[in-house]
Amino acid sequence: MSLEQELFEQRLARIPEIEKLGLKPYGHRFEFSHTLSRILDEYSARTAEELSERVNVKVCGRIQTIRRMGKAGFLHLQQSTARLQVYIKKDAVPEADFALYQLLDLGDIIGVEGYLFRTRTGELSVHAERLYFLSKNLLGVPEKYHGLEDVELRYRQRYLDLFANPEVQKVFETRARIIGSFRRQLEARDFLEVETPMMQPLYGGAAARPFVTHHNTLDIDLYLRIAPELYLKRLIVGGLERVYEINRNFRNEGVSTRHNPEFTMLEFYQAYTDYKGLMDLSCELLKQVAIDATGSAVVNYQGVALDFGNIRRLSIREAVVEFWKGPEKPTLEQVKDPEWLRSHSSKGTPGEQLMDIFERHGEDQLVQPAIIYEFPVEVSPLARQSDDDPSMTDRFEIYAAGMEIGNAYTELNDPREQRRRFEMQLAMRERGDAEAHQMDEDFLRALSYAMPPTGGEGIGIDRMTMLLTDSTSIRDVILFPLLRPEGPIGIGEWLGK
RNA sequence: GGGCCGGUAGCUCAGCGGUAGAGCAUCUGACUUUUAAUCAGAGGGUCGCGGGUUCGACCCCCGCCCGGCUCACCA
Repeated sequence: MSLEQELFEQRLARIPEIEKLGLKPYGHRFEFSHTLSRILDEYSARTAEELSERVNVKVCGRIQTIRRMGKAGFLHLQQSTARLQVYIKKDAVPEADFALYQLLDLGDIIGVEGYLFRTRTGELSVHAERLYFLSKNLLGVPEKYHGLEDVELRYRQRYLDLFANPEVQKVFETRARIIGSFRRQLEARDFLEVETPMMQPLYGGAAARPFVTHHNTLDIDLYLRIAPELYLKRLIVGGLERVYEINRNFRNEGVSTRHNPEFTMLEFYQAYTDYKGLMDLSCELLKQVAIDATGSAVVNYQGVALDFGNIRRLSIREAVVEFWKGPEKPTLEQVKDPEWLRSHSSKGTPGEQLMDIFERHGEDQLVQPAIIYEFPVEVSPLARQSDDDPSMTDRFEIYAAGMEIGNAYTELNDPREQRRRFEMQLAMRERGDAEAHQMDEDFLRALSYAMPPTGGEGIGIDRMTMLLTDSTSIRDVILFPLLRPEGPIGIGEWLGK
């Protein structure tokens, strides 16, 4: 028998012991008077004398540590990220409660009723007068000093990660604040939150390979969406002039520290503005999100201070010139010259060549938050062409810490040009580009009813969360990142005995 | 998918071609203000899986599984 199973059975055997004390090992309501964090907030500053006026509390949580010393002892209760010490003395609690105390295991969930005091060493604690048993832990818990460090276990058993490493909870609290901040800011600007299909008969709105699924009754294949864009623009046609959606996209592509197959995007569309208007809006949104998430517009990321209150704007071509790696720094004129582009990239068209060069020479050096604008038309099938250069579009991306975190453009609303772009994409698909855009005739029909001039933008919530929580892997900001299945676990058999 | 690194007790980690180790956790005992509690004792391992080399493999070789980093693709 493995040690783990031995431990499991030892603990299972405590259940009848607990029942002998007249207690239920699982499941009933517990009316607490304070959360642990409220006690810490309100009483951490109180001295022992100030606590001599009795403060009654009834609290609950998971047992994080136990120190037994014969006829008395201590334990730490943990609730969310807060922890509070409890002192149990044989004379101060009913006999059955002290018997219960002697049966407790690390990880059990209990309630404690008593009063606050400070121990001889000065730690704020609850002097227990009653104990309540709330739920039994049957498994060994990670070591108290190091916590759970095995990355695989942390992702597979996130529940364990969350209570063994309470700072992980903070990451997800920050993530929720980030989403809340975007919502509040957009609502304040009269944007309407909407939900559009995640299962789509045609996929579009981005360059990516999709997941395919099947509806049995209709007997049709459906795609998990790669972006909500085409549906959100249909809503603009319909007169919902400011809409946004925060939800999952699914892309059937590689997994890395920056990519999870499902990830969360904010997309918003505003009629009667353009990409320049969105640049201003983006700067306002990002600055406030940083403040709401971290308390400051200047955020520490991997030892670098990223300033979301001061976002630079430069064109792709300017970025290539500025961040050129190598001796022969090009001029702006050269970067516009097709000859020069061809001699520095093996890609097919000038636009693709420029993007290729930018990705090699600019992207990873955009550490401070920056807006990079003017993207080639070939890589922007849904964006409006620039008036002064039809090979470029009115589009920008937002970069920080070398990562793309946002993408925005003046929406293409000319249905004839949109049709031409779809044809272009189909030709690319013919040439073997599996990520090229599909033709969407219903979308063309919607545009044919006239879509107002519109600016649209997408912001990657996971990547924003990485930046604002100082996380280097997207898996650290997704509660349950995709992993291969782990195989048989075997606990069902133990529980069945 | 390629390259590099890793998988040893429940957790965190040593180890090494010659009898599998430590700390925490667990169990027994002592202890009525401890705090990485302390003290005395005990139990606990398919060394990721499968082959091979060898008198002998946790260790060397091959294949596979799982994970991390990285490159490619992408956001």
